[in-house]
Amino acid sequence: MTASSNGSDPENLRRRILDTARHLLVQEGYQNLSMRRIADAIGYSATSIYLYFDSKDALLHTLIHEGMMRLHDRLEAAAAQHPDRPEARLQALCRAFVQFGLHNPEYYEIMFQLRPERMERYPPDKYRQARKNLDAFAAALKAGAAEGAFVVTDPRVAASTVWASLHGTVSLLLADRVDARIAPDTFIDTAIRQVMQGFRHTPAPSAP
Amino acid sequence: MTASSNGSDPENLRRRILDTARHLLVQEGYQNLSMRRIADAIGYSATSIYLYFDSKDALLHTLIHEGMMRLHDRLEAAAAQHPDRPEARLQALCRAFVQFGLHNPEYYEIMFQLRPERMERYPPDKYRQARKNLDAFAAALKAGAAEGAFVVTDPRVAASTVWASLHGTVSLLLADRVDARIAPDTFIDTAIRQVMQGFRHTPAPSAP
Amino acid sequence: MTASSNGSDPENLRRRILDTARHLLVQEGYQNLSMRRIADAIGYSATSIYLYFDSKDALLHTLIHEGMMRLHDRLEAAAAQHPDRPEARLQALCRAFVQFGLHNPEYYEIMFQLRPERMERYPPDKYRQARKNLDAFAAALKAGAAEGAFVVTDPRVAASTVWASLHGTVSLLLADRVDARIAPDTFIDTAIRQVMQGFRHTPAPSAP
Amino acid sequence: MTASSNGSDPENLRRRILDTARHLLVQEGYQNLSMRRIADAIGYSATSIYLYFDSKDALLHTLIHEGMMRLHDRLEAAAAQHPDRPEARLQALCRAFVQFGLHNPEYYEIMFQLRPERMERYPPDKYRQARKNLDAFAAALKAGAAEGAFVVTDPRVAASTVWASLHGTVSLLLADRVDARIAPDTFIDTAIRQVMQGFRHTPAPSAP
DNA sequence: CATGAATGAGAGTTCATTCAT
DNA sequence: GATGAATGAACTCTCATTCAT
Repeated sequence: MTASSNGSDPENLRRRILDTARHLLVQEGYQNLSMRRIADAIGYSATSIYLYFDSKDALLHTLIHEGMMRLHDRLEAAAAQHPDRPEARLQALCRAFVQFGLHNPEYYEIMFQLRPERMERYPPDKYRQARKNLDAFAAALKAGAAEGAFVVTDPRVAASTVWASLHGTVSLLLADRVDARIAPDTFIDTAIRQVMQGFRHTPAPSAP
Repeated sequence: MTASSNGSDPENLRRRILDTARHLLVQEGYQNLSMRRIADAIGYSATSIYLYFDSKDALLHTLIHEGMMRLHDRLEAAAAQHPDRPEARLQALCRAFVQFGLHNPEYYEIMFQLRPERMERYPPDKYRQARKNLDAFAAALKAGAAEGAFVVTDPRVAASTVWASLHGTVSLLLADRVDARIAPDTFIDTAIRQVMQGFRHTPAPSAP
Repeated sequence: MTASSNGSDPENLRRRILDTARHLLVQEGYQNLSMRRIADAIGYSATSIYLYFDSKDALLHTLIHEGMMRLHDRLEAAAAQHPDRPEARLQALCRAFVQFGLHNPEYYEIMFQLRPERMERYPPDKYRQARKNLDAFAAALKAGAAEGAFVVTDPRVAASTVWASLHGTVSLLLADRVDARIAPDTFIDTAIRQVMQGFRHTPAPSAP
Repeated sequence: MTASSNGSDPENLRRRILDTARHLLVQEGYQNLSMRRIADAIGYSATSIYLYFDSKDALLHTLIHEGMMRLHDRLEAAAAQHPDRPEARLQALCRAFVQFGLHNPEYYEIMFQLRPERMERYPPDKYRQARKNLDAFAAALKAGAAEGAFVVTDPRVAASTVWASLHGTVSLLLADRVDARIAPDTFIDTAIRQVMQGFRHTPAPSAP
């Protein structure tokens, strides 16, 4: 008889709590995510959750951290596809970011849409690490500028505005706020094309 | 002595409820906005609010509607500044949108950051009207394309992606998620420049 | 039909909450006094208590304050019986204090046996007023010393030690810690006689 | 290498549980003393405590018993200092009692300030033994009366009232309820002097 | 027009304790 | 001898809402 035969080997429940929290997050929304609901969903008492997490905050912070790591992986993988072509690399990063958001709405929600008050309690060291996700964008922009493909004054600022555009794109899609007559793929493609175009050279605006 | 001299004419209280709700929204955040708190803030009983609004949802929907109208006004005013120059008009629209978000964080929060579940209950007719705010962007893009300043396939789609970028920009700023080392104005200017550039002509990418 | 016909006129419930809290306090002990239990005892929902008291602390502080006032009354009445005879006055005060404690064990418990942590939150102004209860003892001692009946160095200190003795007496009786073979009245009389004797003149201890 | 060298010989953990409970008692207060906290403080699981104590009550009762024994030792030692001089002996006993209380607030709290409900469950045989601590006082009073130094009707009663006074003194000091302007030593000295004086001869109060 | 009274549901969290291993 | 897993009951407190007046 193995430990897993009763479905309750140690790390398993912790994992189930996290997963259930994620699912509830996307199903019921952050506002309706409560310890009791999580407990009910996994068929355990609310008390049990506290065996694995010190508090609701700790649980959420764990989810945020997981999401950050996962996003980090996705971005690294995307960047690795085009080590020598900054432009293609930036595009891959954008696409990877959007895909991550759409495929992991739960993670996305707590990572980027948590109200500032909750975020304040997020451990600073983890927060700093999260910021690193922007570096991939900045690096691609800098490299692109170096080889003359992009016009970029400050890569850090440019990376932030790129992020802003992508974030807006994902947010609206997740919130179902995009005109229903527009196909999501069209929306995404257009958004990314617009972002890419945003740093390209342009001929002087045609004088009248 | 008029009815309004003692501050209790009919419409007055309704107005105060709405205004107080807005202020609480920005001060305490959406999560902490409760009927009781609104009532306490205006010095009336919680019950009184129900004389003017059927439910908390109804109150929020009214606020959303007001915000949509206000945004509509701002965008119209911005568009009117440059009736003949689509490019300048688009830029003015972008700037107006961002300014609206930053100057009216309460409205912005409930208008664009409310969870979908709440939004589902938003009356469809009002919702449709809200969509119209996008039309100003679409019109400017279409006009710009007509005179050859922009490359735009579908103005409606392009308007949506513009909106997405602006929404991301405002969201990150309001949530205090932008790198503290970047000045807000720099961030905004860069974001808008990037959006504008996103639809300009470009020389064909140099083929290898 | 009068307001009280359904047993729920306004101030009535507040009064019942306080009284019920007092009774539970002596029946179940401070540790087991909960908002729910109070609510259950009066047949109302727990929420209702919060209509009359901001918090559990506020409720307890109200009880403490009431107790202090009541004790104050008792002491004043006792002192008034012997305005001109300090010795008799002191004795009356002692007796009044002990009687108050034994007749109002609930008040006594929260007034004098509340752990310091809870007491810290007691409003300072009310606390200061509570201290005044000691003044009656100090005054009697001072007056007695003035006419040569007592030997008292510092009336404030002496009042405190008198209070200590009485407090110990009441505490042990309430906690049922006095040897069951000793009649309570005997115990009380002896205790008070001992206190009174504590400040009288004494001939030099008889040399061998 | 002995069994105790790794800090885990049988009786050791039991001892550590008791000691830790005592320390937590004085640091955090009785209300905040929980099995979990004790376990955490010693680095063992909460379950382990139940290997040595049947329940929280049993643990507390053990502590109470220990305290009683310890107090007994202190009082015996004090009494032994003045075997032939009852008056000095009584004073030494008083001082020893107060010192014990102030130096062992943890013990004192559970020994004398535990609510009656908890006390009811205290095993009767241990309780009876606890009573013996009063005997030392009674003996000194009796001896003093025998040699004419004290006026004592019933030594058992007198011992109880002495105890009451001392208990009040210690209680107020521990609860920080003594006027901050009075130095603790002054308070203690005055209290003890008052107690001693309480049994001395007095000239008949001058009749008018 | 406005309120006071009242509530059920639910929030996060802590507790002493049990049981199988 | 010691533990990890688990729980039911309890805690204070907040919420949107209803109803009679």
